[in-house]
Amino acid sequence: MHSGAVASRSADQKDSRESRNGGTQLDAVSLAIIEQLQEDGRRPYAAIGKAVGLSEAAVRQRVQKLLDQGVMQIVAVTDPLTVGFRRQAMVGVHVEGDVESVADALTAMSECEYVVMTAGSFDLMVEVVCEDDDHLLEVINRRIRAVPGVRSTESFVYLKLKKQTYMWGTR
Amino acid sequence: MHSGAVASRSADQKDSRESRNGGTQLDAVSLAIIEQLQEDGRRPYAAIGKAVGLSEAAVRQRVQKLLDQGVMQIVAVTDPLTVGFRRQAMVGVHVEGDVESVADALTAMSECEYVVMTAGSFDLMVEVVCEDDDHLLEVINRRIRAVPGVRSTESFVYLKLKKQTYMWGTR
DNA sequence: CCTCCTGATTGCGAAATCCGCAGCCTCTGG
DNA sequence: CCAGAGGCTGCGGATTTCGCAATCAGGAGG
Repeated sequence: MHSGAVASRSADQKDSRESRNGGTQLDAVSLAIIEQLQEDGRRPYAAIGKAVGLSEAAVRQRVQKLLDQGVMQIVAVTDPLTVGFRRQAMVGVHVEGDVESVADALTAMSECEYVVMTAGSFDLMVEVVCEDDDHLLEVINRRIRAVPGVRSTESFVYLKLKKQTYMWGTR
Repeated sequence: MHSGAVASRSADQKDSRESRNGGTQLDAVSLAIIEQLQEDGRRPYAAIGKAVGLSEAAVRQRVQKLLDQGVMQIVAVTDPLTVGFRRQAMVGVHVEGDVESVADALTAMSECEYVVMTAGSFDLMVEVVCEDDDHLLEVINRRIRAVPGVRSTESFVYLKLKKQTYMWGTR
């Protein structure tokens, strides 16, 4: 995951803007700009402009708008394992009642980095990042299962991260 | 997902560097720098330096090293849904035989954005991003299940992305 | 205790980039 | 035909990035 929507801040997918379809339709140029930034988030506007055929100022304005609209975000991404978080897991959640309210509750937990509503045997899939086994246990058994509406959960502890990209555009 | 390891490029988690523990130990200053860049990947080095108590040049060198080492990457992250990819899904995979080789095969597919080996009822969890239902069906039924060693799969189609952050450090 | 090395940090100018703004153009709607 | 809005371009001035040489700190040896 994690290539998913842009969390406006530390919070949730604020409005439900365009989770529906694609909301603001992006033209080919904006797509090209995004591709450039997917390769290098710090690439200078002038270089991007040259690549997509636009002036430096125009690129700057477009990027700012994409950022403001929440269509994209430029951030540093790391491997939690190299930064002190020893345990990560994907947790499948079975919900009874309103799924969205449960999702909101999980979204509020800082340990949950990724929350998505799904179709299938799980109603929600959540990625949690913890410092150690105790922490992971605490989050799953005490916090997540304590949320009203959570019927049961199933965990998949990460053994090894094999791939993580943000370059869909380039294919 | 997706806050996971840093794909060196378009490829996979190259070496298995430190999937083990945390490899190169990061000191508090580097952590602080990463936190700054998790908030804004384009923040100027001088501003970061002021925040972490280091000169502009020192920050620049540290960032460059973190990038070179593959500890972090600075990129644009979007919500695939707003960029034309209509279908996303998490796929749980049951493997017989060598899990790693299957993981490598999946990693090679451009539609698989995220591949992780897990403990639990699934041996692998894969996030796939497709343009439409046909494409998704093709990827899951023809491509993934065709990989030698894949015994069976279970899909969880994304209905709505609720949260996605990269700010674990700030808590 | 002194010296040699290595690695990280700092302090600069010079070059490149970012930023705000005014002017243009195009498209839409009175 | 005339606003008005939106998007682009050009252009200085302020900032930031870059490359480098000098400085510092921390061992390893002698």
